[in-house]
Amino acid sequence: MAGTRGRPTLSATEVSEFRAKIGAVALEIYLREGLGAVSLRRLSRDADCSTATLYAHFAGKQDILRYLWGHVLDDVTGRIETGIADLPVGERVRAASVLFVRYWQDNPVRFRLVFMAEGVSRDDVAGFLETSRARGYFDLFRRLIGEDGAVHADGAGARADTLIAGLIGVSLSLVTIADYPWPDPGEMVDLLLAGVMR
Amino acid sequence: MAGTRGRPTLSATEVSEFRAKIGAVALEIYLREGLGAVSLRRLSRDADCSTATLYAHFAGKQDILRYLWGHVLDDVTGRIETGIADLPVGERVRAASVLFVRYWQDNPVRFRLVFMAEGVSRDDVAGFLETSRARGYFDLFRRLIGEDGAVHADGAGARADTLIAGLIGVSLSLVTIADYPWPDPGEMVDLLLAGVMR
DNA sequence: GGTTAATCTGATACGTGTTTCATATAAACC
DNA sequence: GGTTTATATGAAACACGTATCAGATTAACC
Repeated sequence: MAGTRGRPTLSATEVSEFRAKIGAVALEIYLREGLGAVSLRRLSRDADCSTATLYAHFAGKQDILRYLWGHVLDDVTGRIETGIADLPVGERVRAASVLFVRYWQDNPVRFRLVFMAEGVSRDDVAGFLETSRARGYFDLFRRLIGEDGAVHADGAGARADTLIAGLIGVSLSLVTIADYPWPDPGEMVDLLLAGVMR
Repeated sequence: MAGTRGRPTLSATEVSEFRAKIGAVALEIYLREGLGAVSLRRLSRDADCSTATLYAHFAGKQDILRYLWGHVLDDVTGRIETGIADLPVGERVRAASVLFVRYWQDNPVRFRLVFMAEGVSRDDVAGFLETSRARGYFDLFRRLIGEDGAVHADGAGARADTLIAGLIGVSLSLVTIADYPWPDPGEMVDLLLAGVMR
């Protein structure tokens, strides 16, 4: 190696540790005071660093909010896993779907955080999807559909993806157009499942 | 009536005319320079009024952006109507669904404007749904499903609502998670329709 | 300690949505 | 004209996301 004079570049782990620390602070503020309280100035205050430093380590606010996504996705995936654990195989897909919709219906702020974040670019989400967490519920539904005898396992991928997209749409509709006389969520889930499960 | 001294209150039509004028200005800026250019200060400049006046007539920015929603919803509904006009009845629902998804896929900024606006409260949308425009595509899909012989007309409402919610979900997924290897949009539409059309 | 290079900092700046308020303007009446 | 009342205005303030940048700090080497 050539001369290594001067302060060394931050190691990959140092960088990711800083990012994780900021993410943890953001999560704490978010859980305690809501999304509106999470600002870069507040973050830099609570984390004892300057906003300029935040911009040195993150592309922007959205880049920080991804840590909140991870927490929420872990939460919803965990609740679904727990909720269907004791059910017979044949009832799991429907139960998981209902739990999914209900979770967002009960936590509209989280739905907006994950699915309606404004500044989220395609690259943001692309990088985020690398995370195992983010793929969690994709895999969950794919596995559930695959193990359900009523459907040929080959098409489980496309069916799971379509089901998830449909469930997101139902959730979005219930959350954002809350005063429209939507059918019962269970009925909508059944209509989606009727198509996805052959 | 008691004495009517002093400047009279603005009539309902005067109020709605002012709101419509502001909405038109917002639409012009939006179409010409994009959503990012629509700010209240800019709006007040172009419309020759103060921002304080804007706040006297609108609850906030979102209240103004509803005029943009109207334009976009008119546009997508019109394109669908045109696109399916010459098709046999039996093919209309699928064609309309595909056109719906493709419209948002081709106009992601508009999708975000209509479905992912952040500050939209329940009351905002409630008031907006009174507009005939907003109900346009709800009615459109309900009519299409109703006239499709394959389905009993009684359940057309719930089926149309579920189809719309599902299509919104598919569109949102394609728009926001653009790098995920989603199935072909047509395939997802078919899976949704398989359930909704019995 | 001195040198060197990466990092962090504090300050400053711009435009934004939102709110407030004293003041000006406008439109009716007498 | 004068009076009265609703509306409009301009300015200021606040916190926000974002950006820039000269200077301070830090951590390695010699």
